[in-house]
Amino acid sequence: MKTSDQLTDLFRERGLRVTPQRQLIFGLLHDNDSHPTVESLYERAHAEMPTMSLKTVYQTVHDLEALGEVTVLDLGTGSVRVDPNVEHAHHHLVCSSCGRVRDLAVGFDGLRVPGSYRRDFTVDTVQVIFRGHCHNCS
Amino acid sequence: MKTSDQLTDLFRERGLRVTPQRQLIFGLLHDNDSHPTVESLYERAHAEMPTMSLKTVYQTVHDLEALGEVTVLDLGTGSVRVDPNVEHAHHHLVCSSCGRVRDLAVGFDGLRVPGSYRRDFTVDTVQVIFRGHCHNCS
DNA sequence: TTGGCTATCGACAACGGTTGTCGATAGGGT
DNA sequence: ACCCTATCGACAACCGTTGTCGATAGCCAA
Repeated sequence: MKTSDQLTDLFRERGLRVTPQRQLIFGLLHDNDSHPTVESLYERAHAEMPTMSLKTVYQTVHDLEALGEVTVLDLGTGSVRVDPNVEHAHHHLVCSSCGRVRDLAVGFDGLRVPGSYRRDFTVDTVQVIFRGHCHNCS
Repeated sequence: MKTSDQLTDLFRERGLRVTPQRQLIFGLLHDNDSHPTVESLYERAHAEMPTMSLKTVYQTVHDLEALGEVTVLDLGTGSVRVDPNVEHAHHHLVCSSCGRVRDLAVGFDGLRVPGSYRRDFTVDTVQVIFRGHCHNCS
């Protein structure tokens, strides 16, 4: 993910305003591979900046998503998770017990739909989710 | 998916009671590859049996899931979808516009996590989701 | 068949994650 | 420095799903 400064420039280029709240969130997401929920981002941000509201976190995350700087994952764990890793193609390991998500930095070959399906479906993205149990939970 | 009669026997074997409501839901799910939401199942059931409640549909779907007779999919389309196809391994095409889900009756080879990950993660299931746009929406 | 235990029923309210509303504030181009 | 308007925080609404609870009815045993 880009640095806070790079995102600041990018936001301004797009006519979006950059506020201390947003810069704080940029910093929290930089080099963060914990796939935080919006709520957990909010908690960390609120600790540093007590005026931060949950709505602001959602809004900033959605803006980042619209710019393609993060991916928002709904992995069926109850709440959505923010994935700042958009540079490198990867998949996910999801623990069915604790909900923790881990990147799988491996690409898979052969993940194409047969021609018979391609006639009436255009594929944009492929997502591979390995569900199971992490070390702590098994 | 099993027939309504087979499910009736299975439920009774497990000490679950079989009511007209449940049998109606069994029938609605048999040979149904439309991946209905619980809400849409409820609408169809309610049309035939006006006393049917949404809670009963949820409950029956969860019972079927616990018996392994259906899979409940959360594909990030806002609500959960019921997949009665548990006999044949398959994956899914999901339309990002209308949310429709289609089975992809193809298995993929090589979907294994490297040994370095397997040390602290035990894989139960692998899910491949192709997101894109169906014929109607593109 | 009958009786009785209890799983299931329907109605209703609560829950949790997310989004809409709105007046006030403050960013940043001019 | 000014003004326009994007963004802010507070609050309530939204929607899919689940909990509660008294009433009903399925199933087993007699």
